[in-house]
Amino acid sequence: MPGKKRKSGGSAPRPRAQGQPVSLKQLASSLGLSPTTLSLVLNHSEKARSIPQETKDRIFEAARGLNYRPNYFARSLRSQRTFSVGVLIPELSDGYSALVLTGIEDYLMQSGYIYLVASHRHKEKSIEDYPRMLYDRSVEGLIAVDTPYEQELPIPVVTVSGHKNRSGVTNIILNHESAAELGLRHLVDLGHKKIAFIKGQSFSSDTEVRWEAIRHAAKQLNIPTNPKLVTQMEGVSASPQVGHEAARKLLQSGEPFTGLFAFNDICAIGAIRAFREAGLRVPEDVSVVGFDDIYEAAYHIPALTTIRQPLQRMGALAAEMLAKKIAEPGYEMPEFLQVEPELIERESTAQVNSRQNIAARNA
Amino acid sequence: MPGKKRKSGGSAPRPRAQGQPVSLKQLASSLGLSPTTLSLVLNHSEKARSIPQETKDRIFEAARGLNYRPNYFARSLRSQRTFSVGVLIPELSDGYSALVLTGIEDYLMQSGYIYLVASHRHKEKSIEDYPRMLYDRSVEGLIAVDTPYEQELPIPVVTVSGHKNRSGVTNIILNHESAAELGLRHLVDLGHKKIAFIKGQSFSSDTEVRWEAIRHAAKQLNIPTNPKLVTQMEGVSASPQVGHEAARKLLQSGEPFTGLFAFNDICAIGAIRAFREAGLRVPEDVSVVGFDDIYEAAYHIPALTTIRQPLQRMGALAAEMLAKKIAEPGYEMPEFLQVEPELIERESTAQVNSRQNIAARNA
DNA sequence: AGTTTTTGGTAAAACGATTTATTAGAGACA
DNA sequence: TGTCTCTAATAAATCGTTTTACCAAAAACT
Repeated sequence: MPGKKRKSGGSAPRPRAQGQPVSLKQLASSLGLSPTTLSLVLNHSEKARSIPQETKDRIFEAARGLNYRPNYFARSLRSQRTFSVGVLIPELSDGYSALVLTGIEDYLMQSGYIYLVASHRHKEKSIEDYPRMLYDRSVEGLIAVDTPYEQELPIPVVTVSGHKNRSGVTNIILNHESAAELGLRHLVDLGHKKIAFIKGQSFSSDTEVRWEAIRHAAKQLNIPTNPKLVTQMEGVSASPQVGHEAARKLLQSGEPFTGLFAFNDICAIGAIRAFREAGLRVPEDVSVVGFDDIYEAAYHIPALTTIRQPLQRMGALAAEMLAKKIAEPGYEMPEFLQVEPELIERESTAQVNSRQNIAARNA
Repeated sequence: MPGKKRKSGGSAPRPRAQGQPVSLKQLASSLGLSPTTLSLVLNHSEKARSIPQETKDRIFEAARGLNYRPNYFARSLRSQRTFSVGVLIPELSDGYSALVLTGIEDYLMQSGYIYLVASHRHKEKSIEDYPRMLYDRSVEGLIAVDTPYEQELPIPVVTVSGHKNRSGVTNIILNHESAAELGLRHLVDLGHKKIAFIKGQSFSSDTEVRWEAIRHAAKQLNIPTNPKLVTQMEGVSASPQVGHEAARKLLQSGEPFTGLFAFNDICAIGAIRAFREAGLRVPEDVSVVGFDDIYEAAYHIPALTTIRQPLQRMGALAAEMLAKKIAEPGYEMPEFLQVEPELIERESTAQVNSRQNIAARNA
């Protein structure tokens, strides 16, 4: 039979349906070699030392020719490695999560991992179930972004803004002390004395820590934190709506103020709108400091003065920690890894002037 | 041996390391049954009909008690189903992708699928490689969001705003004709005659289709599309920067205009800033219509008048199509699935007044 | 010439499920 | 009594890899 490839002995694997990728066994049989040999060669195993280069070349060539792709699931099953990690976030479509996720992706992709995302949107049940679901999908580790992680799973976990002091889980956190001081000092330097605050929603892990840091910084700077000028965002939405409502409550209190330190940029944007609706201009009548520096911040009108969190870096850092821990299970991850904030001065803050208190009171 | 469970014959599986989940084999041996029986019962197979309820109960109880979790990879290997799909997007942190992704997630999660995301950020190489990478991870289908899909893979594919007429891939698209008319007619109704346009970047799939639709609508409405008033966004960034630059070019042309139809909301935000820097107020001096209605749109100042795409729904629709095709390979997906746009009137557009042409010319 | 080492591989046992036969005993039926 | 069906299971093959254990022939060494 000229031109026809000689099949080696043994039972030939049955051919696959069209379109189905070729298996190692088929590839081996097409070469008259055993799957073992191919596996050793294709994985550049130490044990393929004795195989002559010529044979190796044949193998590689055939693999390329028949477009051989190892089946990930089979490989994972055998090697007990999946090269995938799970990521838990509150919401896909908010600037915060997206930036952290981008950082995570950057690091993971280049390290050969893939990631499974699940966004819980603050639903109790999802927060509880999703980690398990991801674990059932054999992720080798978990990153929880701004999400209270309460599960006890036998895989390494890194949180971004987690703040829980769980043994074995690493927290990537911002230096909130420094962030609070940066924001407040900026306002104080501009002459503001009556400063209002909008705290984060109660479910956000950063809320309490940040508020404590602000109180502390305020004490240092001799600025009162007047309870009438402190309000909290309520509701699950990721839209500026919640900041808008919080700011309206502030205005309704009747208590005058010239500066606002908002929990995040989205909140600041909502607040600015509320002020505008009340006839107050930003920054002429009230100065607003945001938080996070999501990328809309620079393009809002007015562009937000804000405390930048290096969100993308925090994501990358989380991924790096996790990858390290996965690769080397003995590695002792630090309990906390702190990154530094940065004040970004833009247009939403300005020097106080004498008429401002009145303007605010009139609102 | 009272109180001690009798082990059935055969080699007992070796116990696992602490923390490792229990396997079906172990569970079976702990019950003195075979893995086969457990598998049939746990999967509610038709063939477990003859197993008495009492035995079934014992099995379920033991499974719960030992917290048995089937290994997804093993199961996938055998059943050739992975219940995962890949999603290709340009960028995680832009409102468009995020909303579509949210819709996709909504549908998939509830159908028991998980998804792997890869964002290519318009890099040629990533656009080429990632589909293959996802396929190698055994995804059962692919959703490509605003991404030119050129690969030829043996799995079903759905694109969102793909526009390529590839056999076998379904396109979820907006009715651009209607969208263009909605936007233009709104401006015309407000008295605008000199209207500028910012086209999308050349890599965006919507760019050409939308532009054609706009030209067509303009003809219908007797509005000229003056080449001097048509510009295109350039550059890969997802920030309003690119819109900002495009708008500046428009201003530098010296050609007067009173309205702008921007390619998307991000672009509109950048453009509004450019106008403001040139001393032009929106909407008093120039009216701006955005596109997409990302959630920042409502909170920008001024709030954007925009053409809403039902992005979340488009994502859900894509997921639904894909899931259907996966479940039933014979199902003939439609080539195109069109959704309808909606005009959202907010603050960035207003009636023309007599002084406007001059204002624009002065810029 | 006899022993050891190297060369070039292969067979078979995992990994953890699912699925297809197969089977032993009990009842039903003729 | 013999055959047939039903019950309650199990053994073994399979998915596609990796890995361990083994082997025959050739080469090198004593």
